[in-house]
Amino acid sequence: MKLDEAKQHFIQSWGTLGSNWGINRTMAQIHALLLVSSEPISTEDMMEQLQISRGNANMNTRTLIEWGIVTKTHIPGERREFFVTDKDIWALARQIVKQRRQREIEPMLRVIQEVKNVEGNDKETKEFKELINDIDSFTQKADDLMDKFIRSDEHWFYRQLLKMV
Amino acid sequence: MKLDEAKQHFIQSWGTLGSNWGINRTMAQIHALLLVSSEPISTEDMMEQLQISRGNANMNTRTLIEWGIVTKTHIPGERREFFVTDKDIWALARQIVKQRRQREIEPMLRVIQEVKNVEGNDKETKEFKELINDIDSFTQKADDLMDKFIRSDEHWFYRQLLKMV
DNA sequence: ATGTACTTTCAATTATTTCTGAAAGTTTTA
DNA sequence: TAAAACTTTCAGAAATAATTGAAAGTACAT
Repeated sequence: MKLDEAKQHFIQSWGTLGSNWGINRTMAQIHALLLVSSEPISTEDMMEQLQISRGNANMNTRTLIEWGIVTKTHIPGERREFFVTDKDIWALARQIVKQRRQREIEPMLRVIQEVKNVEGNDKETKEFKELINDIDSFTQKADDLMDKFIRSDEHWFYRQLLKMV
Repeated sequence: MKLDEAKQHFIQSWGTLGSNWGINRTMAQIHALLLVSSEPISTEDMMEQLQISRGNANMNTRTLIEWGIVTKTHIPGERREFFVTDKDIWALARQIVKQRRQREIEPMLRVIQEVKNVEGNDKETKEFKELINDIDSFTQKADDLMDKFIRSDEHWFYRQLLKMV
């Protein structure tokens, strides 16, 4: 397999993987393109290599920047902007976990708090409260794990895995 | 807050949470409805409570069954089918992790294997190979963690969390 | 100040996903 | 065996999400 072929294949797969996780395909593809590129990439490059429009490239790149996994950079003598991503997969994973934690765990905990205030003492209400408490406890533990992961490094994670039986 | 109100609110939020994770809203809502119901639920019940069509209810329930998180049940004297879900949140989490592992980790590892066979010895190829190796190593560790989680119980998970600093 | 090179925005279009509902299929009952 | 009770299927409709492209915006250079 030739390098370009391999890169292309990787970009496509990364796109599919992303869309399975509620991340739009183009956004994941732009990220993959940055991952496999040895040089910073311009909007033009993205448009050409991924066959997408300027608007699409611009919007999705912006979202990647907001997520903190892509950064703008400048090349001396060049006027336009270039983009790069951190090639450290662990840093990437941490950043993504951080985002999802903020965007999903927090709203979930808020909903849990809200529905905890349900009135009544009958069997059905008690069952409901028990369910909500279980979800609360689970969510808090997931939150705790994510928090530890975000603050960790690769070796920490590896050591934790080894400690588990 | 009244019980019905709380249930309704929970069902909506569960739907939103699901759709953030690439699970369709109705499917997540059906699951939530089953979670908060003290009795088994029929297709008719779903249609009425979630205001959805028969086909929609049927298809999404089937998918939940395929995922192993909902099961058919029968009520003595009733001809039609009823559905229930396990109220154990940990069992649910394990089942979901199991599904996603199978549906996403395995294809990812296959792609990684494919692009590993890239030809060439130049700097760019080496960089690409290094990236792929990092992703491979990360994916394998994620796979390992998921595997341990799937085989675990709540207490195991809790103990692991405590062991982590 | 004007032109040039580039970036951003967003209304309109296109693609994708989800949902409906009626018809076909299946199982039970009489 | 036939009708009734229920479930499944799937083509088309509707809803939602993603994308385009041209116009507006910005910043730099002369």
